[in-house]
Amino acid sequence: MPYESLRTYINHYAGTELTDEEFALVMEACTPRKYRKKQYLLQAGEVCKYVAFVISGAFRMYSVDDKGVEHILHLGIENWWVADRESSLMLTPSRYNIDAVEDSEVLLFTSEKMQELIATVPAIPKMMARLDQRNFIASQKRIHASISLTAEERYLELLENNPVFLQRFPQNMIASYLGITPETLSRIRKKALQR
Amino acid sequence: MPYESLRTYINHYAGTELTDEEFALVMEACTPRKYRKKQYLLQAGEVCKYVAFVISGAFRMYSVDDKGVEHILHLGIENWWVADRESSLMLTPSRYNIDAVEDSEVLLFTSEKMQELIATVPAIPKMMARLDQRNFIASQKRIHASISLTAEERYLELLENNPVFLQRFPQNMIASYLGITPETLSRIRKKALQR
DNA sequence: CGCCCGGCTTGATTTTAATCAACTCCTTTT
DNA sequence: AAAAGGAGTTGATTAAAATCAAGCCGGGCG
Repeated sequence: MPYESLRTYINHYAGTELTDEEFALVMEACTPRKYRKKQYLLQAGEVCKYVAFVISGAFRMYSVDDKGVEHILHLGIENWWVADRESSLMLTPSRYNIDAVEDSEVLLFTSEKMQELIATVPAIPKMMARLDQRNFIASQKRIHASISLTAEERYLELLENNPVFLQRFPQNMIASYLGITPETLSRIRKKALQR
Repeated sequence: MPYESLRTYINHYAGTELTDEEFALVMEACTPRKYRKKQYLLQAGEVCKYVAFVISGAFRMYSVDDKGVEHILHLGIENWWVADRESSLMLTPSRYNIDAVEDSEVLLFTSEKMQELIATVPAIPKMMARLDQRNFIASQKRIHASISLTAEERYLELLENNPVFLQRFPQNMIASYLGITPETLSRIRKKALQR
């Protein structure tokens, strides 16, 4: 039952219970889809048309610089939302790619359907406000880390706050997410183990 | 008329016009206050009780590491909101200080009064949702810069996106905001001028 | 089954930015 | 008016992380 995890998720973040009628509206608003490993959900240059709720699997969102190096901005697994919100809000071409890191299942919402839900199902804006708060806090932490901590300290903070990521994503992606090279991360981990 | 700029601000971000009755509710909910240069609005260790709307002046929010070095997380001037949202949401002691960089005037809202306004004045949650979106985008840009750009590129991006800050805040604070030392910023600017 | 590729490690070297230190202007204080 | 402190610059040195390069698995594919 792929939709059940979304229902639980909404109830949790809205702090209320969806009625069956409301939940029916939510189900109608989205379409399930599968992504194979390495398949793109969004490619740089496109406008981001969907918000994806991850049922199973894992995604990353990243930019590619002029040297061809990838920089991972976000990672997402089950029960995460994945999208380039800037692009979908502003209707501008995205600078980012989003692709599946594992074979995955998602529920896709177009921006229009999402707007409809916000207007018709009270739990949805409640959930959104809650998610925005969480996101604000998480972003603030990440910015704080990036301006005040060393590479090693940032790794240890990730180990502390998001150990799941370390299990789910290969090390070179973790390095990219932390803003360091794979070599540096490898050395940091070696050092950390020696204690 | 200090309150007028807030009214304009709310109308702008909510995309609607406050009635005089609604605006009266907003005015009742806050108290005006002045801060002298260097005066604290929040000190690390306290729970953040107020959200401040800046009428005039400038503020910074920063942490101090174990070596005594300050790291500036946010800068704010007229028509910016200033607070440690993490602390005020979670009711946890803040890790940050907020102080006035210039003599300033603000309107202070307690979290409770703000909650009341959200419930009673429809424009307020609209404004908040809009601000959260903008904030999301701004945070994403800053994180992107911090993991994929060099110190010089980050400076140039700030020059591009927030030239106001460069005029309003001393160079050492700009450096701290960018996550570099004042010496490095000085050298970057010298290099940039030579073209 | 063997081959090949991608992910990880390790070492040597270079680059970037931090650190330490001295000096110059200003502005503020007394 | 003199003194003191703060902000910015510049130079020399050190430290951190990137880059370049080589080699080592281990899993997937032909």
